[in-house]
Amino acid sequence: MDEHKNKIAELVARTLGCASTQVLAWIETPKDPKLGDYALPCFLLAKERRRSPMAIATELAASLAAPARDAGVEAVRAVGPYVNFTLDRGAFVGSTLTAILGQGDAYGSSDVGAGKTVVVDFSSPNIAKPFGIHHLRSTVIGAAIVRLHRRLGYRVVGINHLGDWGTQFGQLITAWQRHGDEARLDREGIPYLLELYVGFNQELATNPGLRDDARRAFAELERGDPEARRLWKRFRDVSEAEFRRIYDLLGIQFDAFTGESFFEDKMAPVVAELAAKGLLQESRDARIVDLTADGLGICLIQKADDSSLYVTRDLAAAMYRHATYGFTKALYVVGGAQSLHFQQLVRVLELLGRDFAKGVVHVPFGLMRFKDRKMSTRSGDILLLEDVLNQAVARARAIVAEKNPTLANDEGIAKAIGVGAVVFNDLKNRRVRDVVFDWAEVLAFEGETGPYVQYCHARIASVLRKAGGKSDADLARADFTRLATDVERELVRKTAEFGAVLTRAADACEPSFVADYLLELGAVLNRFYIECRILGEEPATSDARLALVRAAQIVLKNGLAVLGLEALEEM
RNA sequence: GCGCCCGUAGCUCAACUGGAUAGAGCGCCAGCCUUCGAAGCUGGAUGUUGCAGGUUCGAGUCCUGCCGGGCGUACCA
Repeated sequence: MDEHKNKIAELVARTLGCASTQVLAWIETPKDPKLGDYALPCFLLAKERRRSPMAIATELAASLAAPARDAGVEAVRAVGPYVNFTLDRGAFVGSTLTAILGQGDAYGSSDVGAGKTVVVDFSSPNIAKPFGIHHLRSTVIGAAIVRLHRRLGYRVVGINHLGDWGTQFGQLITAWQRHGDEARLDREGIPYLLELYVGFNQELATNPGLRDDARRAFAELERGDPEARRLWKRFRDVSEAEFRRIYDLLGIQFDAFTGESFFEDKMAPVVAELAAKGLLQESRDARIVDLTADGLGICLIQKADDSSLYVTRDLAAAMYRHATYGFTKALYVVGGAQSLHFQQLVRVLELLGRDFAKGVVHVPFGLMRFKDRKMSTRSGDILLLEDVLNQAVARARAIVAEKNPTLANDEGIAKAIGVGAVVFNDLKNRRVRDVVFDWAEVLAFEGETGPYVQYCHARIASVLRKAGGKSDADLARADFTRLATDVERELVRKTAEFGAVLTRAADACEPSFVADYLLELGAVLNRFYIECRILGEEPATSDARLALVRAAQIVLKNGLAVLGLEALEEM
């Protein structure tokens, strides 16, 4: 696809006498596929040459006609102020489909990121708190961003920056010292920890002094008090077991599980450096960096009791990661509510003279809430991700049993569908949008959903099975001139866009571009079935169409893989 | 108060760096399974793109102001 675009840009540049890179930037895809495969709007040229864009388009089309034909362009037409290019059917269809069939799982990959390292900080749930549905966002968006960059050749380090340090542990330890029950912790795990945490916050209303107790407890923990450490370790172990279970269900791995506590002994040098460089100020008994001149307020580095804060740990973490991985980009997939924090983080790194600061990027996303209220761990008003996933799987199980009762491995399939529905639903909208949790939406398997895309894939698998297992190499030899209808052409064009979609999605850290694309591909595919029959046609036509749907299937599978959904053979 | 994000069909959302007639899904109505999977498809209705200015050949997209919602604004993360 891109090679065709390049070729056209060169052609136009030559007749125009300007740089082809500039022309390349002008070229776009017409809204209506009937208009052509590429379009060159002539408005900018019109301005430059002080002539009407229509006249320029007409003239350009005329002078391009002959050279274009030699370059595999079937038609060059001026339509109003646009010059539209229609690629030679055989050449375009052939090169696209053979590329897909030849590359298979690798189709859509590239090496633009070769030699560059990206670290992605994502998921990062808080220890001792349950994995709520609102954690889904960072987890699945981050995982998709990781896969996206890997496909583009970047070396990627996915990091789970577990929230295993901080004042909340002081609160938990305080609550434990008052009401702790060893046996219940063994038996119940995180829900019991949550109960303690919620209970603590309730008690706070009538006993405000507890807040200081909690701060003291955290300060003790940070000083290495053995009993505090032992409890902390206990809570962490209990939590991690549960998190692993959920990550397994989602099929997500991390390259590093270094939580905040990992940086416990790496913060002192940071504070020392801040002081040495004269950035640290004493204010209200605490240590701060004053960023008011930058419009970023006060950045609190150390509390009055000397204990650390979020930003202190993130400073140490950023430095450690740069030293360890030498990243070109460090992405933080964290809710938009923390954007001031990351602005402060970057600014302080700059003030410390770290030139990698410009590669530190916050990838924010909107928060998830209930229709009428916020989700709040503190009050216990949350939905467990595991419960939501289980509900979705249960529903998938029921539907599979109803629609396809003879299916083998129905449990594995139900899991893939249920989890896929939940994940896709979170990824299909642009990150920044707030999400109102809605059961009906999460449990939907029709329309713009994960199962819809999985269905498209399974349906192709079914056709291919009936065709009797032709290899991709066989299919690649089909006579592609048989693909003559508009839908077939549109389908080819759609599959050819995949690589560009991945690049755009990675650049913008926007997995929704991929989800959106898969839905569009599915829509074209379903229209194709209505208009074209695959099996039982003339053998040459049949083979060409098999090659086409097989190519579409490869793209669907690769796209689903980026999003973390399983491509199913049957469902 | 100040800062950031969002505002598009009844609902949930698209619209690539400003470009051709603002598109999908859900829901509603009417159709399509004796031919490759109906988790599907076809047709129908719904828009002052929050409001008002501005820039431009051209604005949902950029700028200014206002309105509405969300979030943040030093000892939480």
